[in-house]
Amino acid sequence: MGAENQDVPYRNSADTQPAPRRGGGRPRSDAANKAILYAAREELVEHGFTKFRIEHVATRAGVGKATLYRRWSSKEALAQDLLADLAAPHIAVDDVGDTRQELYQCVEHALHAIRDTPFGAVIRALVSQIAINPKLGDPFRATVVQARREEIAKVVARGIERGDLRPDCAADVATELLVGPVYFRLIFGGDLGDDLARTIADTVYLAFSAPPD
Amino acid sequence: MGAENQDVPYRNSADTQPAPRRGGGRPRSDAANKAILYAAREELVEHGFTKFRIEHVATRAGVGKATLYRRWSSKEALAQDLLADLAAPHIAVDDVGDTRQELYQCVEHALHAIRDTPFGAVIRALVSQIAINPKLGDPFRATVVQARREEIAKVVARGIERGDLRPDCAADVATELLVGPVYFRLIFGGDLGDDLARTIADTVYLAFSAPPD
Amino acid sequence: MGAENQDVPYRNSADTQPAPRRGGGRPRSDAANKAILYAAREELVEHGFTKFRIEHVATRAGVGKATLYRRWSSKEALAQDLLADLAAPHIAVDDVGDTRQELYQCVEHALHAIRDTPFGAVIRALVSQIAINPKLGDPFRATVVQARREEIAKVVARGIERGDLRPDCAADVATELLVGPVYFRLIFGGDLGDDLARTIADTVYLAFSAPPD
Amino acid sequence: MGAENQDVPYRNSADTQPAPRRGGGRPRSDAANKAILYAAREELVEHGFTKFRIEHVATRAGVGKATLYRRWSSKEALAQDLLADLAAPHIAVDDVGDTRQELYQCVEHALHAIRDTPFGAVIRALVSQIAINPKLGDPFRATVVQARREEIAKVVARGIERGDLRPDCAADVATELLVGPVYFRLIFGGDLGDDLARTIADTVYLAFSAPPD
DNA sequence: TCGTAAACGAGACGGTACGTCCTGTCTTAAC
DNA sequence: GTTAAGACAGGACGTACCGTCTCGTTTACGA
Repeated sequence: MGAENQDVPYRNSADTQPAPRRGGGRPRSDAANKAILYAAREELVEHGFTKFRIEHVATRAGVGKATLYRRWSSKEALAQDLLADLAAPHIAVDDVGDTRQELYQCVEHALHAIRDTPFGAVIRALVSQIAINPKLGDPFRATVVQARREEIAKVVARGIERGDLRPDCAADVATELLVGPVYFRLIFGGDLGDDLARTIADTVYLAFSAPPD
Repeated sequence: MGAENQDVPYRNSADTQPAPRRGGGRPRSDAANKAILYAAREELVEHGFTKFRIEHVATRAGVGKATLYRRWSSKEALAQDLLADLAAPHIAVDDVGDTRQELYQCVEHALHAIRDTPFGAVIRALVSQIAINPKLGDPFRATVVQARREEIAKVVARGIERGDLRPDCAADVATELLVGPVYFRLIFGGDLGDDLARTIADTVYLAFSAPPD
Repeated sequence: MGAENQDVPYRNSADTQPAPRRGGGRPRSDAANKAILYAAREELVEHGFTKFRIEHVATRAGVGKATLYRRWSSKEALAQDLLADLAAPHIAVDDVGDTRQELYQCVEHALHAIRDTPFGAVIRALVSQIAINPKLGDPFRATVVQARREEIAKVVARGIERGDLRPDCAADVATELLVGPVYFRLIFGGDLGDDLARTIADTVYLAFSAPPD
Repeated sequence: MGAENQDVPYRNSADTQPAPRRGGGRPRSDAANKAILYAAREELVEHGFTKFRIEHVATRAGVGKATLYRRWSSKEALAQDLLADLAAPHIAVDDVGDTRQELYQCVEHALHAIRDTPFGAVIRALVSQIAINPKLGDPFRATVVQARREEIAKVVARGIERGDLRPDCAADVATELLVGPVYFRLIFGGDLGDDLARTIADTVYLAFSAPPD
């Protein structure tokens, strides 16, 4: 996964969990790791979490089941790692000097991750687990969701500083107004075109923009 | 369950599907129906859809598996009925003559259903299936989601008529801005208090309200 | 198996163990029972007890594993039933009025069962389990071995009565002298032809025959 | 282990098989050899061949699996070495000048090995393999069984020479009559006291003794 | 005194089988 | 003809061993 473990501290995988315990023994295979994660992604996207079969993942990865269970103790743990890997690259929003544009980027990044990368299919398969199962939900909230909230908080802070947004503008509500609609359409249907991002960003900007005087 | 089948046309259950075919033989037990739905809800909420076991539902309902399969052909069909039953009562928004208040009710109804009724736990367990599995998602979108969109469209139309909202206000985006944040918090965490409804409704009203002149 | 359960009281199978508990439910399939026992015999003979695979038996019998485990809780239990079924027909020795001939029959019956019926291959595969594992050994001793000892005791008694054998002739030792050599050759190699039976019977008769006066 | 390899030509172990190939490299550890054989014996006796686990032997011996596989290519090979080591010391019968006593020793040696040494438990665990599996059976027959047959043949020859036994007395049948009963009791149950040896030897002597004239 | 070469303990590897559980169907007797 | 009960074939679960393969380390011999 990503190079910075400090960004994704809740990993379950071999690279952090049991600590790469030194001492005798053949080291765990990086190739197996990658093959499993790749196979898991494909299976998850094709069948959804409910029909996500560990045995099929192992077979597809050309790996024994024990090799998989040595690294991840459950479907959930495996799915969580998958999610963290796929979500990480889509959080950051650049300071471009234009508040309306930055708000647009907040929506657009979420939209892009969901529409154009495997993250979309994976999150669709896992929203229920995130909502219900703390083993998956807690780490996801603590990392991905939290990162996005903070990123949007920065955008809002910059907007207030620039005088574009009202000083009492709440970053949390801004997050939900900007990203909530995207996830709503992901789950309940609706077009995920770029114009959604434009419309949402403009509307939120309008609602939060500082009064003319 | 709902009294009007025309409102919920996608039912899978015995009372619509094979038609209560008349003729000899013991009539199907209503008690079994209810016991199954109740047991299904409990099991679904306790274990999530992934670990939702038909066998456990049957045992908990004190019913043979065949009795269950005679009524619903799959987990999905059963879950869908459950969902439709629970969602139906929380859609309608009254005309109270006050646009801001009606927008508030749009959010509040979603919030109330999710926070204060079994619908919340059930939808949490089923979002992934709705997002992924057309067998569940299509009917849900065609009934519950569509009903809510239409209800909000009426609110928006009344608001425009009253001169409270801008004439170009899009009902779909309004739906997502009003309800999206609620589902966002349901899934990704966040307080589901009444003030959320207030804040969201006010913000949306602000964004969509007609310019002073 | 045999019609008389009183002859083989240690059965593990469905027909005795859990009692054909009356009440609801589909009755257990006789066909499955037979298919499993047949398949088990073939597998045991082909591979020996060490490589006797429950999964292969089930597949060969065209039966789910659960169906097999419902009837027999372990390899041992299944093997034991197999053994009892195969051993039962080869115990009895007829009263033919000729002591030498009856002794011959004692050896010949053991020899025939081992050489000409599936019992031979099965017992070869299971001697170790009989010797070591009380779960298999105790019932086998209590039924098959005991029956043979008693049958030979009758032959000896008749021989003494006729005045052919010495009155102090011990039936137990007779059993071991008559049957031990057969099993010795079964395990450690040696010809299992009819002349072995003749030689052993004559020798034992000679050793145990009453002195001329 | 046995000092004379010509007595036990079928060894599988390191000391004969790959020839202690000369050249560089660390020599194989004698300690490991002994630890493995000891652990193997314990495991075999405790669990029987069917549940004899190479992995447990290695762990119990404090040895890596590769170290074990470097010396023995299979469970069978290991078991065979075990057997040969334990059987070797109990074959020879001394010429004591008394035929009846020598016959007694034939039985007694088998009885003693089985009753008073680890050989008993090990052979019990391995009879089935000897009977079924040529990898174990052939070497065992060619060495231990053959040695015992030859030893008894010598006793019989001496008995005939002394005029104690009939000249047509067959050594093979004598072997089976003397030793068969012991193994019969080992497997199928029965007292293994000294009186068994006495009774068997006396009976065989009686059957085979030369007529008074 | 140093390579060099093989053995060492440890433990991961791809597999196979275990015994359990669940799926969706089928088969009873009872009502 | 429906009911509860429960057996059916099939197949995935997570665990345990198989026999093989790397690791990093240790030990003896020949240069």
